[in-house]
Amino acid sequence: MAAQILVVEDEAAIQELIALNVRQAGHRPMLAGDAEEGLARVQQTLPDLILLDWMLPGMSGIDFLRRLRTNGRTQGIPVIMLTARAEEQDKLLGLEHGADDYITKPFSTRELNARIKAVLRRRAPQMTEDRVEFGDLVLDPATHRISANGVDLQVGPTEFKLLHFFMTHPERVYSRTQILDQVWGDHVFIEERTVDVHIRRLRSALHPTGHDRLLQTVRGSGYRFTRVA
Amino acid sequence: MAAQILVVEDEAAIQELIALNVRQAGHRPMLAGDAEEGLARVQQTLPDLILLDWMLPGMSGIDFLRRLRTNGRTQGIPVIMLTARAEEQDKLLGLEHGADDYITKPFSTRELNARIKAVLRRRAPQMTEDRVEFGDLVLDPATHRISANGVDLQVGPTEFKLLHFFMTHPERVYSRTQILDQVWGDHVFIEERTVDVHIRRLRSALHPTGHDRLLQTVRGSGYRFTRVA
DNA sequence: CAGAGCGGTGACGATTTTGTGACGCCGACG
DNA sequence: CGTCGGCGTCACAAAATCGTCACCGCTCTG
Repeated sequence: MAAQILVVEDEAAIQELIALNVRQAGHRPMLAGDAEEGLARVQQTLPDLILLDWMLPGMSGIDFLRRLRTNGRTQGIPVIMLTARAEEQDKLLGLEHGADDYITKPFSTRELNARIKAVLRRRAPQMTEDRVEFGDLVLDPATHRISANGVDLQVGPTEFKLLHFFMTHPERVYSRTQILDQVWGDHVFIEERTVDVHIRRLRSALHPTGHDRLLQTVRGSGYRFTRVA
Repeated sequence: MAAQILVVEDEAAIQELIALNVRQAGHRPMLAGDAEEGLARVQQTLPDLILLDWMLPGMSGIDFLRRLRTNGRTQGIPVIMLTARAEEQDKLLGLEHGADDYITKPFSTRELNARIKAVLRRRAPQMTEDRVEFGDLVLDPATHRISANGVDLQVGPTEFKLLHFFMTHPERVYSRTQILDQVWGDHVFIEERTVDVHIRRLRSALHPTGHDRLLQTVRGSGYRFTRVA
């Protein structure tokens, strides 16, 4: 996992509490005391997830969310909002404005971690440490290993990330550009055709066990990972 | 593609360079030497994208951006800012103020084009990815698959688009010209009879499962996709 | 029944897209 | 300081797809 998580929360005590939890769950927290600072930090380091307190001094949570969704680079970042129990209708408002989930304060450590994990799993599965497995092809991010039919496969770091992405996003076509954004990162500048080359390297690694069939070319569109044959 | 792009840049040499590149990438550049002129042109023709130099004589890039975001008509226009490598914190400032991306000078032709493409793509309305389904004929744009009776069909990109069009516009006759406009795109210059050929290719792909019956010829008018037999 | 008009069909060359092997660069490591 | 593995690019090969055409058969008309 090791997701970068931005915490936008004005109460120092809660901020610390959350940061501690996040860190213990293996993520990297980043703190902001208000919405403005939050937006600044978002631009600075494009976090993988944002924990957003709904009641903030100055710019409110909803305004924060609006601004976040407006900007092209940040519009896809998942957000979990933190609300007080009394703010029931705000909850709805938040979800309508593109929040991914919410937690009502006070919340337990366990609940927080569960939500984080759930949202990451849904929105950015390749960020999680979950084992992915299709038939006898198994990829384990924790140990950074791939095995097919019980045999370990040898692939480079890039091919690993590529396969991880595809296995967590099966049955869907991705263009070379999308793949570059997702696997290589946002602001990198690389030839599109480089994707082809890595696809090929990955295929040849998968070939001995026949799993290269799962990585299909969709002419004119991109590539697709399929679970069947 | 073919976007109207406003270039706000005071150095004539760079301005020309950018304009040239933009034009070669198939867009229409529009030039402004300073922020004031830029704002005027923005109001004049509402460009699809703005390339904004950060260091400008007179009104600065940030003021330009602020004014741009204030006006309702212009606040949605994506902006890519051009900064010198030394102006790291300006980069952040710009992003906070609603710039969509940045490029540090000096930049390569290819990088410029890549950034432009990326930003435009993010703003562009996504083609609907909803599954279309008639009985046991299913077309899924996300997967880029067509299946009939559960069996995958193999068709080329054009046939795919053609079928997608017909399935989303059933029970209606379209002339060859209309089909060309809708499926191939506006203003392409292609023989009308070419449509026939693709219809035929699509039919023969659909034939094994009998779904070719759904694609009917309307003599003297064009073609129609019908949901019944 | 002949002719005209229209759509179906198979073939073909051109073009576009993808696969592939090789190369040079660079940072990690010894 | 040299080696090595991995990465990004390129140029070329292979493959798939595209747009056109010529020809055919059918249908409608008069």
